[in-house]
Amino acid sequence: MLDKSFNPAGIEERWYQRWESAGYFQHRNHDTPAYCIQLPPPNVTGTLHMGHAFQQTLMDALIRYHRMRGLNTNWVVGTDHAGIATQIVVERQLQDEGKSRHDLGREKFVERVWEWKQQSGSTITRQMRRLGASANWTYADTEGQKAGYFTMDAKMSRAVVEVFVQLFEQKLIYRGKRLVNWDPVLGTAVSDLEVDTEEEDGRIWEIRYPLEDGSSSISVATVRPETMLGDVAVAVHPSDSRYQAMVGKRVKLPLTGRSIPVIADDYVDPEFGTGAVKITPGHDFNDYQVGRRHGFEPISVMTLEARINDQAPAKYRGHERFAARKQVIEDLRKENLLVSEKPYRLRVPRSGRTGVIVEPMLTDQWFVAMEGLAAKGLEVVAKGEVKFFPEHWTKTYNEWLQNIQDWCISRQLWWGHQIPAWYDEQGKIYVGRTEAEIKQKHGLTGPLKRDPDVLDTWFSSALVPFTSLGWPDKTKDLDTFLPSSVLVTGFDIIFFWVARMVMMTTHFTGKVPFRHVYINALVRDAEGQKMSKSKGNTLDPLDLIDGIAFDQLLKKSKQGLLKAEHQQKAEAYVKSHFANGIPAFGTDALRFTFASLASFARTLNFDLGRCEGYRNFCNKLWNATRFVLMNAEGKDCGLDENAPVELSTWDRWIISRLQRTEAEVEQAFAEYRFDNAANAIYQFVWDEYCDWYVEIAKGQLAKGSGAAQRGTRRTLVRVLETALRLAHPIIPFITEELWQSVGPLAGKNGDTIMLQRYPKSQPEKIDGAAEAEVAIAKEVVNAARNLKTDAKRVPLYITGAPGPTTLGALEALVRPSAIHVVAALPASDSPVAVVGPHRVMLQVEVDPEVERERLSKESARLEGEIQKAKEKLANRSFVDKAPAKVVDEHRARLAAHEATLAKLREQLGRLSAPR
RNA sequence: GGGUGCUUAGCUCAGUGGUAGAGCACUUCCUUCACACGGAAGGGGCCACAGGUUCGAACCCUGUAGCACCCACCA
Repeated sequence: MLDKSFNPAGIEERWYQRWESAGYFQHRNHDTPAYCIQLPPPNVTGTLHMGHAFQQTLMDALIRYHRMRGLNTNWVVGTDHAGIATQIVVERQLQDEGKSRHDLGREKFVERVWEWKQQSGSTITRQMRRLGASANWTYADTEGQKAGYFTMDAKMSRAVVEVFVQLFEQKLIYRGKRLVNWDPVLGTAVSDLEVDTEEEDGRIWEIRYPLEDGSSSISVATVRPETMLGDVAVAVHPSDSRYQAMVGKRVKLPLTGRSIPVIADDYVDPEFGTGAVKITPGHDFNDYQVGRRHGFEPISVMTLEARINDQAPAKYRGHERFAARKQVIEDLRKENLLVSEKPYRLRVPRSGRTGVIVEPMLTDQWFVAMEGLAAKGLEVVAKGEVKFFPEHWTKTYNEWLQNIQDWCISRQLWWGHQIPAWYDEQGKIYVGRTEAEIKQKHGLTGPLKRDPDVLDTWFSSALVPFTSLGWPDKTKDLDTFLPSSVLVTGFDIIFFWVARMVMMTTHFTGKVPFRHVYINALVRDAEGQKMSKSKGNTLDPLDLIDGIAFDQLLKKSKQGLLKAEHQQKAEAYVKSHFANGIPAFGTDALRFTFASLASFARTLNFDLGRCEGYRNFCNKLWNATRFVLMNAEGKDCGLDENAPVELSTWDRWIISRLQRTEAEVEQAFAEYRFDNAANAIYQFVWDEYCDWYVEIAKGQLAKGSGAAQRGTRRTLVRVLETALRLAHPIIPFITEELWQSVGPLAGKNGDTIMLQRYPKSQPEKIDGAAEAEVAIAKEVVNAARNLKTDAKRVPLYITGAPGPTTLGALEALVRPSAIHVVAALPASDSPVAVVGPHRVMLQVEVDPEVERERLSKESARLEGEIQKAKEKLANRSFVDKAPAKVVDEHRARLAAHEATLAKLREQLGRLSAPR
């Protein structure tokens, strides 16, 4: 006997362990058609957030669905070494110990990061297991931690080196001195994508540069006055009449005394500011281009820590850039060269990781030449070899690739794949798989020095679709699982990851990495705000599963928040939304919620109310099963095909509805409309199976013949068993638990529901006649219920010779004290409803005036409908141009309404005369 | 500056040409032997706005407004 209500905790733990230890998550032979998903590898040191939980729910639903459909499923998982993020975490730890990474030295530091990874790296994979993820944990599991691959494990690292070397040999990787985005806190270059430009309030200054000949001066506008120390020119627009005479002359650069020319360049917008721009190629991307056009050597005036360097006058050296700014402004003012200082809204580029303002810095870096790769990336999408869902993301993808810049892949960090490049004593570069290989190939004997830089984390991520399958070896897995079936990921990494995977995979394997890309919605809080720590509106998926008390939740949300204002915000949020904490909804309810919210919308506002609703759904399913078991266990459920079985119209109806639901779910999965799949299942189980069929079945079990009872039990059990399989991909735990009891009653024996065949709609079981009959029965029941004013049991009269389908339903669902099938209703003031050929009367005491009003109101409504239909049918263009089917529908509707209206009027006339 | 998405019931969202939907919330009634995490009945919407196409528009087209996000070199 099942518990009275569904308690998820124990069930979840028990089943996950059994599934995993039984090896159900692993892929099978290489002959079965494959279905493969690559997990976006989470940061190894990270923890599971709502976005993960959402996308992993969808991935797992897809994997379970296709596994049950008989495909050779392989959910390839792994974790990412997340260079910068991880290095920061460990550096903070060191900081707490009063040390820096430099105190340890590179080797010891990297060791330390590995230690941290071994110890905390399993957190997120443990959390994934709580979600029920049926991932192939032991696949590509080089480290033996049942967590799939690690982007820095031996196998993956070998592939990274191989890719680098090949790209270098193909001249697609090059090294050069370029202006790059520099994070002065981390001391590393970052890629364009890792820079977030935000509008902020700042200032703009106008500075006067005197002409060398003393004739006059030219004023420039700038938001970064300190960079003037590195100016090489002043530029004006070639056709700007104001400055024409000055072009070619020289100005004396204030504070430095250097002499720089006035040049003309189209880049300058004469409308903006003074129409004259200072050109600082060493610290500005635009100026760098201008400088190149005019043949100026960039002057870098800052050190890598963003302090003024020796290129600047002694006075400013060693000043941090913002201190230098103050000093420069002060000095300019003293020299009467500062024309103005105004508040200004400017765009500030900040490093995505540290939030520090990025400094364009001239440094030696490694780049990937993107043009050719991007063309290929565009081509495979244009040809439809890779398809986006929803489709509009294609445009975002295309636009980025069409305007792509070379990718700066070197990072001046310690944690990551060290670049396989070595230098001899003359500084000549050699790239190869190992130092030994290089020495042999080039006949070198002298010492070589390895390039200290590591690769951008996304470099190795971009290779995952093929390196996880064994590349560069020619493996069977590469043949079988590449391309993978679908990539499920967020739009925020279309550029970082999706596009780069497409380019790298097609380049190295000639195959696309995946056929479909499903871009999932961004999970936001109930108010539609982005979830962020500082707002305190993040939700921990595990708290939704296990529940959490208010006090703990409050403590948790304020944890790690330093600013008082953030603490207050967080507290306010928790108080207003989770005054009673969060109840334990269980994994299945959370998963069902995610599925039901996964439409093609761009954002998903997570609503606790819906989660609760789906928890209730789980309980409903649980209790429906409880009912079925109580009535079927130990009884004849019609398994013996020789025993007579009789199916009622209601039995055939629910079977018919089941077929339709199965078809809807199949369609929904094919379109990645998880919301439709979830809703179809919800509606079938609750609105049809529980609300109607189970209630009818009670009557059939109580009063039916032996064959009818057998038929009812068989239907109850089989339909439920099928529904459990149907729902399993979305709510795996509860369905497994229930299936263990229900399966055998339906003649299904197996160790797990996971490996049962997924239900397939059988169109021959769709029974139009039964559906039509039940539709009328439901209408009659609804009408009768509508007449009921309280729970009292009263006699019911019905005309129109209803069949057993309707009578059975009335008995079970209206529960009258008696049913009288009559040719004409007895004279009475009791309320009457008209449904098709039937008139239904409940014998209750009603004030005739009240009844008269009710009937009049209903008549009036019908008159309105009739009027509308008549007008439409009187319209020649409608009758001529609309499809015949639509016109017929209107005619039928009109006729039905008119018939009903006539009966209502007659009934009105039969009411006692008004007093 | 360019681009994308959104605007439907109090809230969260479905609905892409043919009589406006779901869940939650709300009102009333009901502890009847699967379930009060329940059952029954109900209230609630000029589908952002303005034009256009069409016999017919929440849906297609154009424009406007608001919100959100992405990209971009105006100092």
